[in-house]
Amino acid sequence: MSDARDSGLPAGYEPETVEARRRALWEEQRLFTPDLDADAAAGVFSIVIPPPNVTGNLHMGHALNLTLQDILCRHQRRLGRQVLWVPGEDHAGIATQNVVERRLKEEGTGRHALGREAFVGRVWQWKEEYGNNIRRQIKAMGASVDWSRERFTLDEGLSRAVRRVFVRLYDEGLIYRGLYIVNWCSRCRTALADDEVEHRTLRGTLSFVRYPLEDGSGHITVATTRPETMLGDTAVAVHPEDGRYRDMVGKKARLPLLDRLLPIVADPYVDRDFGTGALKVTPAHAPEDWRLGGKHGLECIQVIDEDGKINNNGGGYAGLSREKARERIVADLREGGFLEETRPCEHNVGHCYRCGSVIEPLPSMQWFVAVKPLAEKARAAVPEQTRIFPSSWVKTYYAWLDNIRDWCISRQIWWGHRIPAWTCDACGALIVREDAPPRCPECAGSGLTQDSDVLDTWFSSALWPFSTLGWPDDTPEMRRFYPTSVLVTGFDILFFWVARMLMMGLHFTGEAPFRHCYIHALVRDAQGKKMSKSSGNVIDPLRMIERYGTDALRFTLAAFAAMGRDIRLSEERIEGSRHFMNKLWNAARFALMNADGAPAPPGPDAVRGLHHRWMLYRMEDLKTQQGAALDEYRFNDAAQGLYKFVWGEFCDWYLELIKPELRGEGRPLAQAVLFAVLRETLVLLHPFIPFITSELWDALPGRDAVRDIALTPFPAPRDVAGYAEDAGRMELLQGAITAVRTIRAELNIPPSRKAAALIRPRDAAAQNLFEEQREVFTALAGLAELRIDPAAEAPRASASAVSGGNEIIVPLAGLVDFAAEAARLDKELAKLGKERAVLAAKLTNPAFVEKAPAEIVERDRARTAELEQAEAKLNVFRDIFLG
RNA sequence: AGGCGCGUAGCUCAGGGGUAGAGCACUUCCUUGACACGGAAGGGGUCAGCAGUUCGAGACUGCUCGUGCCUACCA
Repeated sequence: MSDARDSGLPAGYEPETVEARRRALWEEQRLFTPDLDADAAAGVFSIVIPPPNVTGNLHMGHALNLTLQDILCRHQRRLGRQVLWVPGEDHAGIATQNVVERRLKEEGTGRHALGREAFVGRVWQWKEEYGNNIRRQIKAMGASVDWSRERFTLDEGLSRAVRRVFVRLYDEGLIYRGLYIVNWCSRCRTALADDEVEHRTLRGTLSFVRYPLEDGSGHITVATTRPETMLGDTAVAVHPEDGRYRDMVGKKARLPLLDRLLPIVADPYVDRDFGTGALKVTPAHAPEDWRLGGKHGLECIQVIDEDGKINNNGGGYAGLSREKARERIVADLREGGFLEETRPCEHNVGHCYRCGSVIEPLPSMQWFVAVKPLAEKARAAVPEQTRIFPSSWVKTYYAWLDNIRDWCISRQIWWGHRIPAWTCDACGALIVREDAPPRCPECAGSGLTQDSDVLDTWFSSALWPFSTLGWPDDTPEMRRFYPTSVLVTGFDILFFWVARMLMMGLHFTGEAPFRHCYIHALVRDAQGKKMSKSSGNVIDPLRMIERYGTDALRFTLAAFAAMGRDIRLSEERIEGSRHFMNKLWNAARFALMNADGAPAPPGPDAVRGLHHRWMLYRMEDLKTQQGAALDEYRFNDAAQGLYKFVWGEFCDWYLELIKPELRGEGRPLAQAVLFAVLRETLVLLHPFIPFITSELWDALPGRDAVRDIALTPFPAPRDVAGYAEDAGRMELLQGAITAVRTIRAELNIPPSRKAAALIRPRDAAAQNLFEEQREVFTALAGLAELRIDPAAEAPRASASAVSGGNEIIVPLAGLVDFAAEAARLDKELAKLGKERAVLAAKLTNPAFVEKAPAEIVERDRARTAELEQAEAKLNVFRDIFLG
């Protein structure tokens, strides 16, 4: 006890310094690289990180995603599993290319000026700079990933996996090339997959346009929101059973402005109730019209080019932008008397998910994956091979796979995996193979031109769980860690990514790539809008880290992560978590101030005091709760349980309870239990808040003998069955202490005035309890004197309460405020009376007594008796009191 | 148009057939040798509305209202 005041720690928790130190240590120690030569008898656990965009910055969604994965990994590690968490980044084709193109534009140049090779070089350069950024941010979050296995989707290894998959699918007939209508972004100048199109509801104008019939017998009126596409109309369609148009089917209508003759066809697709029930058909610029065109053998006339301008098929409108052409055409129609009316209308318009431009459907030669066979397998794998949490997403997942259409995988950009297909300049043969062929296998010509397109980013992402582990090679990582244990991600990429990983994983490895898929919330902004890379409404987690510390942020996110619900993050909550960190820090400081070397763990028989037993009992409860919560991905329950234990039980009660002991002969036992509980608490907290727990762990006495906390096993269960009774007695004691405090607070008895109190215990056992705990009782209740006597008479001028059947009396000689005490008693009586009335209503109901479980009825009876007794006692006090 | 979710304390959110919870905010008291990023004690809720199931409903069912998101071939 030489210097009991020195804990060796600063008086407040300082996250910046601690985090910097811990990060550096983790970096050196390589704790998170699993040893493949070691056996993994206790099981393995693996996760592949959802690879963030290389050029991106960490946003709150990443912070949540990383936190949850890290909690799982650290938890599994302390359970003894061999854990691999693979980090990496995604090249994010269009997004990254756009960023670099924007930069080039600022420099007054462009990608075409640079040429393909130089441009791709620039993007790599950009990646080298900003890839470090995202890497640093992952580290800032404290993610226990294995940096020695970091991967990037454009790495040679992963690129080889991409080529292998492409060629195999091509050979199997599951990849094909063809001219189809695709979603075209004229800003990015590339095709997009269906799910890369964002639909937004816009207010537009529905124009009713009159198409005269060729035979002069009248006209047919169509309604359209895109009058400019009429330049490409090649038919008018009506419903076959629509009486209004039955006579017109088979006739021809004359397209205004261009004078083209359009057949009038019948098709059940047409909605009779929309507009006029007559649909203008533009096969080149509307997906459904394309389908109709094929079905009815219609001509396909493209009138909008890849830049979004009217092309030469558009007659006098050629060269105009879509928007300009629309204005001119409407004006011309009106002038020519073809425009019947215009009406405001709301409609859905597709936008590019990367740049926000309006999508133009147009026919284009593209590569596709025939996904149906793959989708069937992916559907069947859930839930048998892969369980989705929460299961409410299963329905959505099925619905998407059931309606899936072929996946357009070619992109007309330069940043990405180039399609491994070559065309022979001489004979035109198409050659698909993993490596560049030296000459044409058909004609032996040596002039071969590689397809200039690259693959959709999600094509390589779909292979991520196995490409990162070394596939197609048979690697030790593949053998040990595939399939991965769980995939943790947000539902916004359920289709882009999760479903496709399942398709590819099942097809190429025969196994679903992950056993569990945990879908977490989206972190939304204050308006409830989702935060995303491209919409620019991100809240910077790094600022929260600066302000409150990483652990505070992590703890908050975990506490918010209730399954299936979105998060609207509030800064106040993060601040609250910071206070929690400080609380923990100071509790540990207190322990260290009272340490004399490293105390041995308490032997079960040595634990005598009821508060020690109570504390250990509560600790066991916490352990089971933690294990169960994390097994079921109930992060919020786990976090909340830890919070309540640390603050509400360990700090508020236990530390206060042992303070008197630490000054006396109870010191060794108190130290032993204190440190046992503190150690285990730190281990339990560690997955959530790794920085502060590591720091405190290393400050514990006897640390040389101890492992790094990240590798310290989950605390073994302690047999506390024999402590149950004492744990119950402890609650009685707490109740009595609280009763005294309440009286003092409500009657404004200043703490400086050390009051006396009288307890009339309800029975001999209670009397024993209070006698035994006299010292703690007086200390915690702030008493100068405590009398315990079942027969004692209460002085008239006193305040009183009943807790657990024990009567607590605080004499108020001299300073009693009669009115206040009377009011207090009345309030208490009213509360008890209300509760008793509720119970009485139940117990007098024969149906309740008859049908409710016996234990419930019994419990309510007992509680009623207790209430009656308490009321009787309080009434006695009240009567004495009022004279 | 379908699908999914949400409406619980002033605010942000947990919970979930058996007497309503947390953080922040609020009120009163307290510089007590871990912590004022603290302590003690309080106030505050017909758990959106209506019906049903049940001995018992914030909780389960249906409907209504409000609100958010996802999907979609309504031109």
